Amino acid sequence: MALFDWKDSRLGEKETKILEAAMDEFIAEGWNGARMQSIADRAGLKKSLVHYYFRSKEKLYRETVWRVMEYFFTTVLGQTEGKENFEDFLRSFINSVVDATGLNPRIPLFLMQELSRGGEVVCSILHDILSLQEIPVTTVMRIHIARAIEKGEIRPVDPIQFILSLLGACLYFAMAEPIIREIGKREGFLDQFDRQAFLEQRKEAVFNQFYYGIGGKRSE
Amino acid sequence: MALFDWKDSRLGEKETKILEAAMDEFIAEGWNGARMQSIADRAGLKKSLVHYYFRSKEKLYRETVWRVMEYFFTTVLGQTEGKENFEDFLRSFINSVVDATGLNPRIPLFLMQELSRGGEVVCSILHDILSLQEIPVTTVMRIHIARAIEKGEIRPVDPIQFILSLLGACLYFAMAEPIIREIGKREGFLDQFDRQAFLEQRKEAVFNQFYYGIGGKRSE
DNA sequence: TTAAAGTTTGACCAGATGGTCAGACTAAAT
DNA sequence: ATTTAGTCTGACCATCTGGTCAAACTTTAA
Repeated sequence: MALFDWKDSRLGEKETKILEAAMDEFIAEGWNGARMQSIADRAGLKKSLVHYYFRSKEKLYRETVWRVMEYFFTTVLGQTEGKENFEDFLRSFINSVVDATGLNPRIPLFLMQELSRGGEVVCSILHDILSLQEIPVTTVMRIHIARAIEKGEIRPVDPIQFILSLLGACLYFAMAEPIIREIGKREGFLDQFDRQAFLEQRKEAVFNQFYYGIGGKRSE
Repeated sequence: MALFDWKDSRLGEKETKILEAAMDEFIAEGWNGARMQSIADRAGLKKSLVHYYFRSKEKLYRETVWRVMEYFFTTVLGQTEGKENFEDFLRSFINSVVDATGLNPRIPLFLMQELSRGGEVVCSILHDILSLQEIPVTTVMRIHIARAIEKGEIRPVDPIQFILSLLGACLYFAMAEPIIREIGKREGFLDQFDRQAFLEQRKEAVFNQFYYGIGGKRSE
């Protein structure tokens, strides 16, 4: 039932059930839409018990955000080790992000609704997560890119700008899918839409776009 | 005070004030976070009056979503007329989207929270908007791209995939800015962050990324 | 056996929240 | 002057919501 794999051997059976229910509820409804009663129902327990194990809604929410972010920053973005050349690295990164978010669009949307609330929770948790990692994921990626530039494998680009563009391109479809489908229905593309095939095309298209560009010849 | 320019000469003074307040409230708080009392306060009117002019919260919400989407689809995405070559078209599109969302990140985030609720409202409104336009914006863009491909200006790409990547790359920073700043603070890039300058770099970087790619030579 | 600690329950609460309504007030039409 | 239609207000309401609490029940420790 859980949207992705987390697990905490330190937690008892009831706590696990509650947290699982809370994650489902928060990810589906967001902070403002989530209801403690609904979390209790999902867990098959009384509401008072939810309060007994986790003092407040806020605490459950933080636990949820923590796990979601940890999943995203390690499982999704962290699949970049061991790739020798930049092409492989890029392909593997795109596959990982498109697959994860295509499989579960609610997760990036959940993070967005949190950002829409100001993102204080997400930032404070991010702070903690980054503190825990010896070498943060983003640094790993930046080094990857810097090395490829040195080796002349790719042209010199600002790693941050590159990552921002890439991540946006990978995430956007999953988040905006309802809109895109509506337009597609209306304007005739996307007839007989095969989602899985589309995601495969998407990976290929993003790779080609970012690796080869659309047509300009480099000026140097 | 209004986040962007809309206006409806058919609406009276009070109605305009209420709708303005409602848009501010909904865009800041989302559907679940918005409060009718808060809308009334923003407008400087009694809550009963808000209900008098607009029957329900739902109706005000739909009016808000309608205007936000119309703004986004015409003002932001529609600035593509009169560009002769693809390079100009691409630059102008990127500038328009990065500027609009950089100036007001809440708007794309608002649409995302709506999508997070399932996007039924956004889709039904999108349906109406598309019905009203003689030639929908996306079609205009698709034709633009198709023509550039014919002329050999750019290599053949799937227009939909291209637009998705581009839009994602343009929107992502504005939406995820809090996260990016947190990481930047932590990992040492983005010291003494000058937002406006960064947005300018962003436009340039996105254009170069999409036009020139990152380094691969095209296989044909 | 008994005390202490941990668990579970249902009743309860204070404060929101969207929405209604009778009636007062006001301006235009007759 | 009187009717009529539109505008405005404050009181009110049913429902929901996160959270509390005393008391009952269960497990563990002494």
